[in-house]
Amino acid sequence: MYCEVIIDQDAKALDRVFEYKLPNDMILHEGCRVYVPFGGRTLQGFVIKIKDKCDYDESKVKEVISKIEDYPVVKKEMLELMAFMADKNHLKLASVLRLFLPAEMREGKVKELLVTYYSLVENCEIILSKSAKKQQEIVEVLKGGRLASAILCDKYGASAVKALYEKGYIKKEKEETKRTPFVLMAEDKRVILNENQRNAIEAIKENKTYLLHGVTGSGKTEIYMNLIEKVLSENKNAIMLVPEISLTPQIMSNFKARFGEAVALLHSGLSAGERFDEWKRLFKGEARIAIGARSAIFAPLENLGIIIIDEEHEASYISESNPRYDTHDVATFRARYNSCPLVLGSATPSIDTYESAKREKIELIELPVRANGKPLPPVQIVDMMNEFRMGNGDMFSNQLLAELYNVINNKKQAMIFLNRRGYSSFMRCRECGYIAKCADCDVSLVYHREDNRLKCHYCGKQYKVLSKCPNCGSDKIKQGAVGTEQVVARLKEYFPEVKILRMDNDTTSTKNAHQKILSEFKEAKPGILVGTQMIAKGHDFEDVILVGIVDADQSLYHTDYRSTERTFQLITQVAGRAGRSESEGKVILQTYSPKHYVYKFASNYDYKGFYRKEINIRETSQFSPYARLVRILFSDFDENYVREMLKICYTEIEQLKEKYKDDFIYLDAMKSPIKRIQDKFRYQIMMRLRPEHADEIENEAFKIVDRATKKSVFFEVNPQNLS
DNA sequence: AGCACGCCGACT
DNA sequence: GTCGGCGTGCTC
Repeated sequence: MYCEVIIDQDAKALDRVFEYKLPNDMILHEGCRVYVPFGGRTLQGFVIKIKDKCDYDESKVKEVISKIEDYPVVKKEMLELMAFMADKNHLKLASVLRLFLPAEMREGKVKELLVTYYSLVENCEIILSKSAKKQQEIVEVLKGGRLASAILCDKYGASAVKALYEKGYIKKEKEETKRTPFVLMAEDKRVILNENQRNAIEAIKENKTYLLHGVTGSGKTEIYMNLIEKVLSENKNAIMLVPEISLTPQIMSNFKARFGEAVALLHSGLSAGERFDEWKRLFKGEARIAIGARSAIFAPLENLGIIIIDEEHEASYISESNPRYDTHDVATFRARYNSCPLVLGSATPSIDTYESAKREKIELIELPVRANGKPLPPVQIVDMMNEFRMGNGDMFSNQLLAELYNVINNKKQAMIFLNRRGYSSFMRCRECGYIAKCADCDVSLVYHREDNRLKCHYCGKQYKVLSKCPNCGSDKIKQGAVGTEQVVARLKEYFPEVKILRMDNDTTSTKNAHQKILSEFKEAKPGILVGTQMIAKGHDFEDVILVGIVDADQSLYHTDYRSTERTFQLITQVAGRAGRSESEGKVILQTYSPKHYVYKFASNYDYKGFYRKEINIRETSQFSPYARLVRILFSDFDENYVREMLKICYTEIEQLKEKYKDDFIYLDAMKSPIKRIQDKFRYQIMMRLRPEHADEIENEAFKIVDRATKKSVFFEVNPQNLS
């Protein structure tokens, strides 16, 4: 017998099948990992196929050395998924396979957590010298049963334990333990479903994709729980994906309360060992529901009855670093493989998803009302240009300040939301609201500090920094982005007596920082929580009656064709934070572009209106879903080499353009906006394609690049970030 | 990726 | 003469 093996090395040159002979007495399954001789070394590999004849030069074929596990760690479905993902996203097979296994299992280090226990040896007379106090104490406690070595050594000292062991009075035993991650216990609160919820649960049953479009607070989580319950009762398993940021202890404990041990939670807070244990529980079928962020889509569950992607519009579902993939594609593959429903849930679906629903590729289910029947909080738009003209140059408008005073006087709480994305910033005129944009691409220019220039991240064109507004002539044009720190400092000046907390990437780097800030805020009355994206999700505080959005435009003028949609999503989400309380909530939205359509629709919670407007813009400006943007990034220490590669590939792709004349909207080669990162020079080819033949063109372009270069290149489709 | 093979410069 | 530089190519 022979087998096909993928060597577990992330190198382009090794990204193919190697054949090995099976030793006569070895029984192997497809999906097992093995040690194989490879060019004088011994390496790990994945068996992806077993066959009885050899397709390679028989005399050169070597034998498998040994198997790593007895069972297939990669199940059949996952082997097919590997092929699908590698092909669709132009990925290396080994790098896809690695996604399927927890880090703990790689590099041969299958670590089981073994705990050593000590117990008394039965029927053994123990004679100890009187002076051995410690040893006597140990014998006493062990009469009550075995104890872990770590505890004994810690309490009585390792030498005493060792002495007893060497005298043969106590014995060692090792046992594998599960590191079941700690989860707060909650009560399982069952709620009575309303008609919309019942209808949704009734409808979701076929081998199809469903979009569950429900306003904030429409009770989607309860629907998910009911669907999962139904699936479990049919003896099938479930995967539910949640954005990392909303994997809050509350959500986790709610699911644990309802489903108990059947739930495996996979989140970033787990140690490698805990993650491995949860993975194994799923693999063995001990746990039947996988709940986690993006990577949980690879949960080793078979016989899936449902896959749920909550907050489906979240950008974090798209892996932007290698290996790149979109969770939606993986979920679709797995749902179709298991013939089960895929549910995409969101209050603000992505434009692409909603468009699919409109074209009936996806079934649309609407939940138009909140489960508690309360209206959404009113959103007031404040024109910051007007404030500026009236002599208020502060970051807070008079309205927002007045509302803050009101909150504080009533001992209530407020959240101030800042939506700073990264460090890139745009140029804006404070007098008239003018935004510097690229003449060709209709996206905002990004200010680059290092060379004091404005750059277009789509076409690479550079502009001089403006000193006067080209629209109104004012010199009050600048790139201004406020940070959370500044906001906190300013608030402290206004309200020195009030508890002001900050939550952003800087303040939540330590393990439980998140939780600490939130519980501190819960007690702070009056109190103000200042934060980024993080505070937008899922945290419900009864006493928050005000949400302030300091500079809503920050995400709007990000150079990304999706920035408008993202702004709409953010506003809707943050606004939802104010509406949970008994008393009426309020949202103040500060902007320099009060006329922008996104604010009109967002302040009325009008998703459909926004969608209609936005989809038109996508069509006229030629972006997804009407076009596919492909960036091919070449990066290397040797600038000449990169330029050479770029030139060769570009010339060939130009020929491709001749063949598919009508399908190319745009094609160009250029330096990347950031032309050097970590000493590597970066050049890129950008192409925008009409969707009809985009797959073929993309594949052909990939082949061209793949043939031309020895090293791997970054092939990015509709990337989020174009630096 | 890593290791061997291979063809040119300064050294025990 | 040979020790070693890292360019090229191969690994079932």
